[in-house]
Amino acid sequence: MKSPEELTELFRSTGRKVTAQRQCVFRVLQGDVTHPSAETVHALVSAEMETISLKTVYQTLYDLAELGEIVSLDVGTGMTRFDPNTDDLHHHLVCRRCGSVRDLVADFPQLRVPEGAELGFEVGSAEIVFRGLCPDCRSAAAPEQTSGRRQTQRSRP
Amino acid sequence: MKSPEELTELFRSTGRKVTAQRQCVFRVLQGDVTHPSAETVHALVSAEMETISLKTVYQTLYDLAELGEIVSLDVGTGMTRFDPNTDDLHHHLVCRRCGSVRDLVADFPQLRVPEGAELGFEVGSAEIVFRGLCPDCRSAAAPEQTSGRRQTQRSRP
DNA sequence: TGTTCTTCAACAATCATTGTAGATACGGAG
DNA sequence: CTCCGTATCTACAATGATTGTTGAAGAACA
Ligand SMILES: [Mn+2]
Ligand SMILES: [Mn+2]
Ligand SMILES: [Zn+2]
Ligand SMILES: [Zn+2]
Repeated sequence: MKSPEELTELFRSTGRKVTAQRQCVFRVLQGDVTHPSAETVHALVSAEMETISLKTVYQTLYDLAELGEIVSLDVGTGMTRFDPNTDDLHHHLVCRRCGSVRDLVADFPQLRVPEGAELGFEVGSAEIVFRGLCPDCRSAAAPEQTSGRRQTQRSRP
Repeated sequence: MKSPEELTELFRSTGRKVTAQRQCVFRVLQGDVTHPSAETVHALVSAEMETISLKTVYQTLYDLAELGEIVSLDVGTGMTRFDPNTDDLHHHLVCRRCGSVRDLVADFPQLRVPEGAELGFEVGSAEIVFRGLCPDCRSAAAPEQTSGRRQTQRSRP
């Protein structure tokens, strides 16, 4: 993701208007490695701008995704996650307890579909999701994290 | 996934009761390679049992997943998909236009997290999702499939 | 057959996300 | 710097998938 200043320029040059709300979203995403959900971004932005609506956050995230500045991820935690790291060569570790997402920077060069196995499917991209337990959740005695964002966890019926 | 008869036995032996509704779900899932959503399963079962409720289908799918007889997948199509193929060594091709999911049976032996890259994360499993266009959707002139299930497609705002 | 516990169907509720409408404000033209 | 057209803002309603609830019906077992 480009810097907030560059994003400001990019938004203007693509016919989008730049507002304080949007710039605040730019700043919050800058350097964020937690793969926040829209609601998490909203919470972070709300600390600075009391009245910003969740809809505005969604809209800005969509614009950024459309411009290729962020990537939207669905890793099965119930909410779409947004990633300012658009590097194709990184994949994700997802905690199956708390839903936190961490980057795994590793190239898997052999990740091509074997000849003939596509059976007419035109493959464009590949994503790998590793599932397991994050450091915090490994100590099973820590069911609640005292700090850090809380993930909405899909509960059993 | 085991056969309907074996599943009947398994349900009884695990203290679950066997009903006509559940057996109908067993039968419908048997040999299904389309990775149906709960609603798709409901539609298929409804052909045989008019009055079965969607909740009952969800409940049965959850039971089957709990017993390890099916796997629930979240591949970003907006609905959880269910897979009677529980083979760990297969991955998925997802059509980004119609949302159809196809199996890709191929082992990726080098799919281990490089030493030290986990940084405290305890990795349990890895899934690969290949995205692209299915044969039907490749011919862009075929925006509507005349036969086959329709996927609820997430629309842009 | 009767008892007990599960499961059923119908219905309401939830959660993330999207749609709508009128008010607001960006930003290029003058 | 001001004005105007249009994109964006906020508040609110609506959607769609999934989950919770409840009284009635059904399965297992003695
Ligand atoms: Mn990432
Ligand atoms: Mn499969
Ligand atoms: Zn965790
Ligand atoms: Zn398709």
